[in-house]
Amino acid sequence: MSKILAGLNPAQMEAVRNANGPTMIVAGAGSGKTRVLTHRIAYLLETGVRPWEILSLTFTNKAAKEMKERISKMVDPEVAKDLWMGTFHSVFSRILRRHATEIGYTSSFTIYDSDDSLSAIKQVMNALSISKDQYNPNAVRSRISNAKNQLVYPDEYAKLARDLFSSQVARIYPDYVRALTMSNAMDFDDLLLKTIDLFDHRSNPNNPGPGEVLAYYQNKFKFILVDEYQDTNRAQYAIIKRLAGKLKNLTVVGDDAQSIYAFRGADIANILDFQKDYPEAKVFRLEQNYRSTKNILAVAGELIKNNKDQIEKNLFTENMAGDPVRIIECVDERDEASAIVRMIEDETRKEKLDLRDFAILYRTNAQSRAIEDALRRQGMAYTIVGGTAFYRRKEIKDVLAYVRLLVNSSDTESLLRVINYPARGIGSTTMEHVAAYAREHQIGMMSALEGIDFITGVQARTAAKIKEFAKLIGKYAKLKEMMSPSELLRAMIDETGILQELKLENTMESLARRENIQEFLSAVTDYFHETTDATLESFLEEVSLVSEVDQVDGTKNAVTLMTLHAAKGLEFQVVCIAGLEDGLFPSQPAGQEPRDLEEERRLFYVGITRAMKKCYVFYALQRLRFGETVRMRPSRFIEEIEASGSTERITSFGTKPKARDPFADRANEYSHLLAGTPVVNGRTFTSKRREHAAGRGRSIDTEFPSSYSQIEESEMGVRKGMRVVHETFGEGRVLEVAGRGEKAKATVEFAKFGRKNLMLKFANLRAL
DNA sequence: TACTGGCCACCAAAC
DNA sequence: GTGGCCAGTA
Repeated sequence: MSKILAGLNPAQMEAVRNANGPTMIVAGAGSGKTRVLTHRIAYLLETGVRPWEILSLTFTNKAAKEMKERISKMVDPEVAKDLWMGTFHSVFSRILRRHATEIGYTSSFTIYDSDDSLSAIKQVMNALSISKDQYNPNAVRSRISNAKNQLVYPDEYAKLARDLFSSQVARIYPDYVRALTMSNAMDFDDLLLKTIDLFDHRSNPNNPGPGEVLAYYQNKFKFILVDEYQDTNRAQYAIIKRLAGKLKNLTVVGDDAQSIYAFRGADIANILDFQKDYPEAKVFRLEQNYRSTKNILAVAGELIKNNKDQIEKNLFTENMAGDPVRIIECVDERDEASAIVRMIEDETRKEKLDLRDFAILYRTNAQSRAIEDALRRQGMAYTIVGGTAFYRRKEIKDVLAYVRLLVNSSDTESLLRVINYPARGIGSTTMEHVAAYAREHQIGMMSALEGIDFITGVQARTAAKIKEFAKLIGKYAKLKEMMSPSELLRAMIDETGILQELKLENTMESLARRENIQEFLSAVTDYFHETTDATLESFLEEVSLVSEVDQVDGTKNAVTLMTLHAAKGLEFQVVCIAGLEDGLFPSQPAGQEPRDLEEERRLFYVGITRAMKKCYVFYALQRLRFGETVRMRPSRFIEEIEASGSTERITSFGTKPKARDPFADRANEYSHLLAGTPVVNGRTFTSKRREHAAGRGRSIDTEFPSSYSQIEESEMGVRKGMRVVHETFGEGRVLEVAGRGEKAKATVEFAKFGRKNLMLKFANLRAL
């Protein structure tokens, strides 16, 4: 026990020992809140509470894993294993699977991600003849998602609908719900909403009896701890309220100043009103910051002062003063990017820091591009959180769709995704007929396929193809019981011919996809080796619920790039925050409502307080947005932090504009190619655009040139009629040259590969 | 049915 | 500058 309490400051120790009954721990940034949580749980275990009686909800799975590890060091690791610890979504999907039949599902329900939801919504809109041009499907999706997070069910939504858009959503919402039920699928919001349905025995045909399930979990979970409570939404709040309703051993930990998810329904009132909900609640405050320097904290504090809605607290630190927070003015986003890179170089040299000690944070994912370019140019290793996460890549989603179909044959989204991939001659017209038939008979798509012979408008030849497909899925669904999961997947992927097809396509693009699928298959193998009681179902579940931050690999020595949102809960020696410009940060739509502006400010606050030793803030005077150069004004937040007196402004840090020598410019742009390829997580050097194009078989290009001199030669040297050689396509003759500079293209007739349209920038042609 | 070029909207953050 | 959708064509 002494081991558990040792090293805690008085406030922390208080909280660890006395958090019985409803308790709120107001924990400022860097005040050791994870420490309190882990020690609290260890303390409970040590006093005889059984691990499965403790439910601890975290914001990411990674946080849960790290907490478990820390607890394992204080108590018997075998005991720590049995703790219920994870995100709301993962914990409650686990519970929902146990009780699936009680709410009209089977335990192997699929979890739809937002792409799946969107596509389901589009189909519903199609069926209802609601125009996608008039009503943006994405907006519809987010309306429905918000409704679910607010516990507004379709009937109620319809009553509340006033304007035209809402009334259309009111038509779509119930059908969308039905479509998901029919597919034995839940979206992210359902994982919370259906939990409430389960507890409230709402619309559940097989309910064992009112309140039974809830009572079971109320008694089971003797202690409930919720981290990042400021970012819980109404649905999460409702779940907690029910679960803790009986024993009231509820500890919530949070910092209102770090609430940054209002846009997805998080309700800051949950933390502000905690004492109203539980008048007997104890409140502990953790106000000593152990992470940052005095200057960093002063800047953050000065900033957050501008927000009105706050729980009063006084964050302080005994750390040294450190450097001022440096504010750097740049010419444009490229200048900003190179200023960041130069700073990192400088700091690594001066302070003997590793690349992993640096984070670059930005408001929007789109900003990463220019920064990535600069990092690559410099040959500086980086990892990027988010962007195109591995499991959201097209080829991976394709393979996953097959797996999902094996587990849940009702899964319509997966069915539609793969029924004609690889191409089997089952086109959209056919599937329209099938969908209509399914709607008419109130059955799922897969069941409709079984009756394919009865569906009018489908040709016999197509029907045969469909039967073949159904047979394939049926075969592996049966084999599922007999083979090891990874063997099964390999065999199935093999039989579909996806890999062969990608091999035959033989572009950089298709080969990269092929490699990704191979990588996926080894990930599957690893998973089944490492995980006890692993099933395909559990694998899919894990894959569906990984968050982007979960995928950060801390062992790699590389600069981390991510959005400010993703940075929550992390810390770095040096933090750079880019793009502090009006309209970008705070972002444009936020400018209007004061409430939104306050959330933007909290987001900046979160960013600054990630920094341990140094914090740099960047803004550019102009920036490329929507493909257009726009003048930008420094963010109002710049002035706000300058009022702290703990900042330092540096102008003209970067190079001066722009009497551009196009040649020098180009040299700069490609110089990274001389330096070899750095470690890049997630993204290879293929841009999304090219992926898109190549995915549709449009493009063409394959290789980046391997040195600048070759660029020069190919761009300046290629003429009509010339004989050239290409690394992949071999020898050919130039038929046409069009465009200039960056955009120059050539049509080349290759002896072995026929006519190709090549971007000279990438094609790396050599004259013969 | 598959593929392509062109047009248009878009870009705020994510489980 | 990117990604999605659609209509025209092979």
